[in-house]
Amino acid sequence: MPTITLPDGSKRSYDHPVTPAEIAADIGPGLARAMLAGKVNGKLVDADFPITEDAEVAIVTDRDEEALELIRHDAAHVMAQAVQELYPGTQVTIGPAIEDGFYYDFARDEPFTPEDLKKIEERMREIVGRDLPIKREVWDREEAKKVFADLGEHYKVEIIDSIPEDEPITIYRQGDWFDVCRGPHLPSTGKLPKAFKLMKLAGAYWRGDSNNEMLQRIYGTAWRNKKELKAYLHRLEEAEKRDHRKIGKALDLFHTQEEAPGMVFWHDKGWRIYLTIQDYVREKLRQHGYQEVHTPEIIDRSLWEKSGHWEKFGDMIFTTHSENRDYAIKPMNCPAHVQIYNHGLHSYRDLPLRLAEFGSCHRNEPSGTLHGLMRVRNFVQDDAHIFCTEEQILGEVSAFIDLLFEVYRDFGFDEVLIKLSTRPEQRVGSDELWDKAEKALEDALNHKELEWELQPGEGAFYGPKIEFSLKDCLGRVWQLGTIQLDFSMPGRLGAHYIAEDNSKQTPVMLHRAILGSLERFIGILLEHYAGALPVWLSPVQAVVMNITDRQAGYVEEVVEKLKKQGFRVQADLRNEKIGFKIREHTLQRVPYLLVAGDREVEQGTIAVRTRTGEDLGAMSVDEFQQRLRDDLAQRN
RNA sequence: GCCACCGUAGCUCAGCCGGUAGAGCAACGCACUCGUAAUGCGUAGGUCAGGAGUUCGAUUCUCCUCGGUGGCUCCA
Repeated sequence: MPTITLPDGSKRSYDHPVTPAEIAADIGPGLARAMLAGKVNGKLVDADFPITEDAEVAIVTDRDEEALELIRHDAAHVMAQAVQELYPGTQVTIGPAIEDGFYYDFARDEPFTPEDLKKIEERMREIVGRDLPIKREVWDREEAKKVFADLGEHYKVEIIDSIPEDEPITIYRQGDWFDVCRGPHLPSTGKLPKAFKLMKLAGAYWRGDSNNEMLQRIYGTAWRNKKELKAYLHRLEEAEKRDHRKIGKALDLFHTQEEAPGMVFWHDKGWRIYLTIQDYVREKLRQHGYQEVHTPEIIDRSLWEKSGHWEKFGDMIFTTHSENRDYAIKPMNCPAHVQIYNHGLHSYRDLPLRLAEFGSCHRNEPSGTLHGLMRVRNFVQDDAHIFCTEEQILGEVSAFIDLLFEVYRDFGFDEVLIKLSTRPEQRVGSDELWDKAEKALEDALNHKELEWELQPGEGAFYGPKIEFSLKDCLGRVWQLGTIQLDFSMPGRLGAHYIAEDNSKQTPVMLHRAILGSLERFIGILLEHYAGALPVWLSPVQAVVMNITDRQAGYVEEVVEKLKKQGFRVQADLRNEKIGFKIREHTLQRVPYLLVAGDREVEQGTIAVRTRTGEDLGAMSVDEFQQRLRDDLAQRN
């Protein structure tokens, strides 16, 4: 005899088991029609889910955010039905709701084409129009396997096998079509808003394992109404406009070409950004007790064999050969830094020893993974290795996190994703050491009241790590900073120090980077600011332009004066209309546009306009310099 | 690396069923000396990614290679 508590606090009692659909009907026919699903004690359920005990119940309609997940999952089912109707013999596998949409993976010999997507989408609308009731059924496990095996749905059989024994095998049926699914679902296909769109085709390995066969994945997006869909598509378009590859081309920052895949040709303006960032980090490191070093880019393979990289990452290492010796183009800096550490004998008093390098690394990344500046084959890490004692780990990690956030803040990033990866199955080092190390990382994060996600088992074989990531304009997550503990390499490469008790000890090594790769970081920066970098990072901070030839001399004087103060300023003396010049430099995202006409020459001023179109009026060059200095002091 | 798609002038793109290419912007020249997001006119510019095949004839069709894009896998 359930008593139902509704979200507004009101209660209804029933003398029989009741479903959310019945409750909705009791409240009003409008609500019953709008109903998409029910929510019982905070859990989404089907509209006809039987409620036998007292519960808090809510009726989910398309006004609720949670409806999105249902809609997307249903869209995936409707798509699968459409595909199987149109392309008999296609096997279905899995199709979940994801952020902004859904996908379904299919097994079919013939590839789908972009034209197929249009047909499938059309058929989906037709299936929605049929308004097929969606019904949940519980099947016997063996019977279910037999039914799907007879249909030739081998992947479904595998899925049923992977469902834990104590869980029922639930089938959702819509018309003739049915699928193994945990649910919940909408009451009928007609409830699926026609605000979906199939977006793209992709390959995906069965169960995400590259040893398995490749399936065909169709991605779609689905929303509660057409307005939301339109807004989403618009958002995508806007995001594409700030793609760092487009900006890099438009602002003449860098390019890549066939002859050097995955490597960057930096142009003057891009390189100025690069150097500005490097100078900034260099100064930060100096303030935080790091030594800056520089190591060879080509090192004999024997060192990489000793460090273990040759064996583990051999196919990713570029090599070269000279006078009967094999060399590796360095894929990372750590072994080289250990060589510097090993040069001379260290006392415990020398620790922690922090060695930093803007280390150029080459890695032969698989061709399919390259992506603009975000994933390249030659990149420079703002790398450093800290050699310390076990007792110093917490302090060093903690100081590093402070430094990292200081830097991110200066660049204008507040939203950082943090992940802590702990011991994997295969690892070196004692459990006590791992306990201590993992706790040090965890304590450091918690102490700063940071939100983080645990990734159990995802650590490197040589130690646990924390990763700091940012999102690009399309929501893709890219790792920037990291701090990793290493219990392996110092020992392998013979690093040690003399402890207080005169014994020989192996130091702990911390690998750490703040920006990760300068290339990737610049990519993220460009997208974050849509190319309009803060003044301190702008390759050109101001352009001074004349209106007619009469002011050319004056403009050059102003430019010289600003340049002498260290500002990055250019003159534009072309015989073009002022509107044309303004437009061009605005599109080039130059922060300040300075105009000198006869009036300004006479008064010894310049008219200042910002790239956002704001008119700051006429001011003296000194006043303008002060403004620039204020901008630089604030950084972002 | 795997799956799909793409590669045409410096850039952004057009080019239906095979008949050796076109626009806008940029560049260059001339005129204009102008007050805050595009002055006008003219000129020049392409081995249609590369290679092979089919064909009387290939930018177009087929195959291979390279590169790029979107995913998947990977990322010390």
